[in-house]
Amino acid sequence: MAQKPSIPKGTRDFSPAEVLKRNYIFDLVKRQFQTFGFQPIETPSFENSETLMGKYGDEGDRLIFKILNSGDFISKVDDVTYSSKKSSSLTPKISEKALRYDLTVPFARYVVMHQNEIDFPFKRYQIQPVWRADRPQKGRFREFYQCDADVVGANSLLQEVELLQLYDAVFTDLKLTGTTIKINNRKILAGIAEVIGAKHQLVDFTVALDKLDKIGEEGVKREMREKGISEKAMELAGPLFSLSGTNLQQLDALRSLLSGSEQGGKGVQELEFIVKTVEELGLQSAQLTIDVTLARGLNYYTGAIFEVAAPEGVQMGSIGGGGRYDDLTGIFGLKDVSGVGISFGLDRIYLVLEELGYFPEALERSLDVLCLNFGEAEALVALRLLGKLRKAGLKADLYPSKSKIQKQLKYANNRNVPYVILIGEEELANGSFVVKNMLEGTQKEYAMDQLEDFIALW
RNA sequence: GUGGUUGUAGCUCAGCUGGUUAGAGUGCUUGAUUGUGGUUCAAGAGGUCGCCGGUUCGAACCCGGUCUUCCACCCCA
Repeated sequence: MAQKPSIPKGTRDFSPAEVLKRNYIFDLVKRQFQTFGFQPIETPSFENSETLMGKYGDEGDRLIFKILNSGDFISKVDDVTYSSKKSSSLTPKISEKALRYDLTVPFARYVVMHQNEIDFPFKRYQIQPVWRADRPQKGRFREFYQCDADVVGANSLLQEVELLQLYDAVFTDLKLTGTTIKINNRKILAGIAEVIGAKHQLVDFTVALDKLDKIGEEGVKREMREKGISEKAMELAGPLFSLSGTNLQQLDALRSLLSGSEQGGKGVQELEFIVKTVEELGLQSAQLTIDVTLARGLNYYTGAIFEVAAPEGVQMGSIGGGGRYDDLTGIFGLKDVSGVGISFGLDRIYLVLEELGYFPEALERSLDVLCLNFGEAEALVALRLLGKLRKAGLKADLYPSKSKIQKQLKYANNRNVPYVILIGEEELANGSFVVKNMLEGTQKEYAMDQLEDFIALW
């Protein structure tokens, strides 16, 4: 079976039906992005390695797909490096390019390179595939689409509010009700670390805390202990584990917990503004919930942190995430440009919609009308008819060869065509055509000059 | 990257402690039905049992490797 072709691990082919469903999501998302005033950009599939390396942590570097140099690249490596057999020192010499790992870092690079052409605040959206050398699982692929909307050059918290409304608008359009948008603030996490005396262990503390809903309080404490966080700190952090109630109640609890931290207090203030403003404006289908354990992407988020959970009952990781990063372009030499953005996990949203059966049925229909083929003279008349149907905006086609009627009808059936048009010898003589409704099994004969009556059915 | 799991017809899956020509359902082709599909009936085609190697008189089944699938870590959309 060595002859059988295959595709690489974690990649997928998309059938016509799948592409139509994916485009349905893409189109709705794009429309809302544009409605909210975002502009599209695109960046290359691969970047210079130094643009990507070191931006996602050690773990991230490992997951970046590297592209080998062209030509006889091994001969250019010096003997010492070559014989050391260390990937970390050899890789930079034989690979200078790497596949895009996410859309945020290339966007930061874009902003820096085009800073003199861009009118700030700059609202951009970007829908492109990214690649990760990860081990695939359900909803985790090595090639998948990201779909980001970011605002750079605007410090106002109103941007956060608008992005939350954008999330809500998209999920409403997709008829995906019951999503939960979890929100937190990096400053609150930093403040907590400060008041419990674990300031220098912020990352270990939050990474462990992030797992609360997965491994429970005991699991989190065990992990914190392993990371060397003191018992006293954990005790001080105790209220976090039992934080509950409405958003406002949680805000009150956080305020008192963080009274000793200036940064923490600022985080609570920001969170309060965002939550209150969103509640004032109202959301259509999503639920906004404060979740202090949320700590994703700590690498560059500095303010708000978002994550979207699928409706309850659907087994799926987060279907979106985002937050504010005050100094993303700093790594490329442009200081003091604030950014805030959100991302949609399109591949996962697809799986969720599929599981819930939320795709519109009309998507399955790739053809509205099929003309059966009864021979050359009949086909010619049918083609003339098709031209008019297509002009009217219908998806119409002629069966390409004169085959058995059974076979042609079966084809129409398999393709979910709702109407079949028959123009045979009789109809040719009468100057008419017969329309068969494939769902009801009924037939109706029209004169050629009554075509408008048929088109009017749409 | 660590540990485990999966692979048999286009698809979904049976296949006993290793033993002759590897099965079912569905789909496909043909016919009943040469101008009528989705129902029914009949016949037919389709598999070097993921791939490579080993053990054995004999391997879909046991062993090793490899690829793939899914799962738990890691991390993340």
